[in-house]
Amino acid sequence: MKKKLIELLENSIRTCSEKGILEIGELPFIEVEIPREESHGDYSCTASMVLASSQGRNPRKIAEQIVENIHDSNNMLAKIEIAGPGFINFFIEKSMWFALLKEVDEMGDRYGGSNLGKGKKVQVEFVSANPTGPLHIGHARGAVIGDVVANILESTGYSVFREYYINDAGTQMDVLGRSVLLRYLELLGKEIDFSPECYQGEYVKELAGEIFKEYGDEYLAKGEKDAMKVFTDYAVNSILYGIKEDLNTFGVVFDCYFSEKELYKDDGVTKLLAELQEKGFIYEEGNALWFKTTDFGDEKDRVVVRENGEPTYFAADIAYHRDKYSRGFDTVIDIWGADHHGYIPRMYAGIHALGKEKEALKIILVQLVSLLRAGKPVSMSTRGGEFVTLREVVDEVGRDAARYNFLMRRSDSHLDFDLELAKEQSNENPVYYVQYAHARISSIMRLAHERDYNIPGFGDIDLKFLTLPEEITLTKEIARFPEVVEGSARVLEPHRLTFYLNELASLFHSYYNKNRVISDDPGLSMARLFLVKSIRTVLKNALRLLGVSAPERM
RNA sequence: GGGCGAUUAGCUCAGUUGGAUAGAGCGCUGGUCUCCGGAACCAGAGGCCGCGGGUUCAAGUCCCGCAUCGCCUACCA
Repeated sequence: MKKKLIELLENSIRTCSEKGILEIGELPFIEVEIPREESHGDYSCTASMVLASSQGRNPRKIAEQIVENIHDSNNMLAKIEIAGPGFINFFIEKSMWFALLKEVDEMGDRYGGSNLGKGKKVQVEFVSANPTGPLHIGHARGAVIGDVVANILESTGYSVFREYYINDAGTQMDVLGRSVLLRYLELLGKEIDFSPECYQGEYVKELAGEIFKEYGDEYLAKGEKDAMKVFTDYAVNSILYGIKEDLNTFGVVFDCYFSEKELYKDDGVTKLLAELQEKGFIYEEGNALWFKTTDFGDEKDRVVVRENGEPTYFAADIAYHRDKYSRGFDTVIDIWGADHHGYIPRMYAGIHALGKEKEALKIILVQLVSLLRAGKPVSMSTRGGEFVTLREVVDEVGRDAARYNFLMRRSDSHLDFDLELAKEQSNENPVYYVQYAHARISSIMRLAHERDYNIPGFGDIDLKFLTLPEEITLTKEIARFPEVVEGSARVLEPHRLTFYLNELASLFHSYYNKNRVISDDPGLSMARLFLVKSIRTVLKNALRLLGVSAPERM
């Protein structure tokens, strides 16, 4: 609807320009929005005021000219008003709104999707937690946001690839292996010095126990070097297996787990460094190699090869991103914890050096989560190893409530996650509010069936029965859904969907309370059944994007 | 010290990229139920959009300064 309107406006302005009424070169971007106030119409346009300054003329006059030259061949407009300083307010013909329901009926499960990103390949890299311990609650938020961003992009026509980057190289791996080895020795009665640098969690002891079960005390005698390799590999594999399993139960599935080791295997990092050196981005100082990230707006230059000859994590990361682009992705989306925000300019410097535009990389920052229980903070210190794992949270509050709660805020704002609230099956828990609307409609459908109604399609109903203002409001809200999906795809903000869902559910509950869907009047009942069915389609499609179930019964 | 971000109702937060009289949920006050699922609905109270300047037809939104809070500031990953 919005698109059609913009088209009309563009044509009108073009006509004005041809007639010499307006002097414009390029067609300006025309903004059409839904006004807050209903009396201001269904849509409102501000173009005349934007044009006024460049034309040096009264915006109301310009608005008049634009309105005069609108050629509404489909009679979609009931009324056009010029208001205030120069707003052009459009009132859409009621029948046009209801006609949109045809699209819902035809598209069904696909309603809400579009081809915005057709032909574009996007990679979303998320979670990417180090395989040094199980996923905790902090990772869960990033996991859901990444997953849903990917879903949204997919439904708007992008070809999407989900990837998890495994940091399985570097010193932390040694620390992990050593931690497990020490616990193993401890298990066998040795005195150990378990330094605070080591991973403290209970799972380290469990890993040591598993190894003991399998190999007995065989590594007591063997050299540390042999033991370290076996212990490290065992630990990483085992932890990674657990991570994948946890993500799976959370509904998060990746196309690829990319190992950092791969980058070193075929000399990716070395080649990259040579390339950067050739392009003149590298200099030597204090026996280390530095990348001139300040050329790209970073606050200081960064080391890529240390004094001891080892490349840094940053060097590997640039190589990793080069690898991503070489795989043909037009856009790469990284989802990071907000504590990494200082890393952003560096990464952009990296991709600039690779010859990529800024648009080729998008970074979503996810703020940390404060875990609460009935309003009281739950301790989450990683140092002591007593964090709350993703699995524990999902087990306790369920997948739907957990996912939905992580999507209720902008990703870059703090989130309080209250275990008791998330579990509660009450009006304090928005996920049930939305799911309830879906279950309620399903229940109406069941009753309709009992009363021998066929569930109507668009062709089976007479639109004249839909006369109530709230029926138009509901239809408009349904019609807005594809715009909401597109909008959240454009700015990568999944939380817009939960807000939308809340509004739609609220409108439905209100309608339901005031009006009967199934009545003695067959024509009216059919029309309303169809409207309500359309709402259910949208609820279901939106919930599917969020990875939350849409239950028929609750 | 420098950098990044935040500051909107009692609380937790939205605010469609600069639009008309700033919204939602919770909480609070008062109501609705013979009826398709009360996990629901309706009404009301509640605001100096942190403070001060600026930009323009128009600022919660953009720019500058200040205050408070958080994060970053490794030849760790």
